[in-house]
Amino acid sequence: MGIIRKTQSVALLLDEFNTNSGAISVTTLNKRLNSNLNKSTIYRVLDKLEDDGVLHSFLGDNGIKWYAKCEGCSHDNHKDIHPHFQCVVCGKVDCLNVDIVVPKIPNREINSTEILIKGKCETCLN
Amino acid sequence: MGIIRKTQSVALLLDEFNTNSGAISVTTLNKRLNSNLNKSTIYRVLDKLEDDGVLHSFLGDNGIKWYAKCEGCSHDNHKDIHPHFQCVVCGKVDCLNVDIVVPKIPNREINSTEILIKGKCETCLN
DNA sequence: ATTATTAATGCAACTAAGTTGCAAATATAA
DNA sequence: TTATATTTGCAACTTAGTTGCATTAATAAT
Ligand SMILES: [Zn+2]
Ligand SMILES: [Zn+2]
Ligand SMILES: [Zn+2]
Ligand SMILES: [Zn+2]
Repeated sequence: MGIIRKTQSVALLLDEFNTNSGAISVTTLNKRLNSNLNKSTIYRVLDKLEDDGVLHSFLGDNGIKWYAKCEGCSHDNHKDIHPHFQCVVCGKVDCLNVDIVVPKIPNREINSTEILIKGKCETCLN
Repeated sequence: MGIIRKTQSVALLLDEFNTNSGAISVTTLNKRLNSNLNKSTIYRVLDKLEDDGVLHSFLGDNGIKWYAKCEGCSHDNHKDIHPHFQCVVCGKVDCLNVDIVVPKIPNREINSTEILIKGKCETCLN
């Protein structure tokens, strides 16, 4: 079930995503907001925002959970699927607007594909 | 640093990979071997086997760590990179001998790519 | 505006994966 | 057989994430 009431917690979390480009890890959100929000609340609100199609989540390096804003998703049509790029230098993670073709696999049915590309981001290249 | 002594622990762990096809999660290894091996030992031996190019590791669903045998890798040349497939029904994970082309990304340097494909495996298709 | 209803929150306690320091055990070299 | 250095078990710890429940607060009803 998604968000029902427009609470302070929801506003605070959405603000993080509106004032930052790129994805934000749950650990970062916890560090930034722990004076205002309990970690249970953070996990629960993020989960609901994902359910509503406002955010999407994925796993970054070391299996840490990241969230980023969706574009054009809703509860019913939650198809913001794309690869993610994590900089090995600064740790920043971005959504990539790139199509990667996954070939059909014999005798298997593909439901989804999670792609994490690691390398150096624009600012860390030089 | 890799394996130096041929210990009981190494033999027990290697045996798991020799008698099973596909990848094995660390949680499964811990459950199977906890009467014979301490979990610290399991983590440490797996880490060394990976360093030696005997096994490779990757993250499956929910960020759980999996290991599988390498083919033709060594400590110096550890390039057993390929996508992995996890069955959403039975949870089994396999290495895929498939090439997926990742296009160049403008202003970014790509070091590596982790691809996890989820779907139904051969035995769970029907 | 006041009250009632129910979702959302904080808190504390918990689970599970993974790590670490150190003493004891064991594989290998001498 | 003894010496040495690696490996192991253990216990204690860290961190991400979850859960039950009483309290708080947003919304609906009056
Ligand atoms: Zn960077
Ligand atoms: Zn994204
Ligand atoms: Zn299956
Ligand atoms: Zn593999």
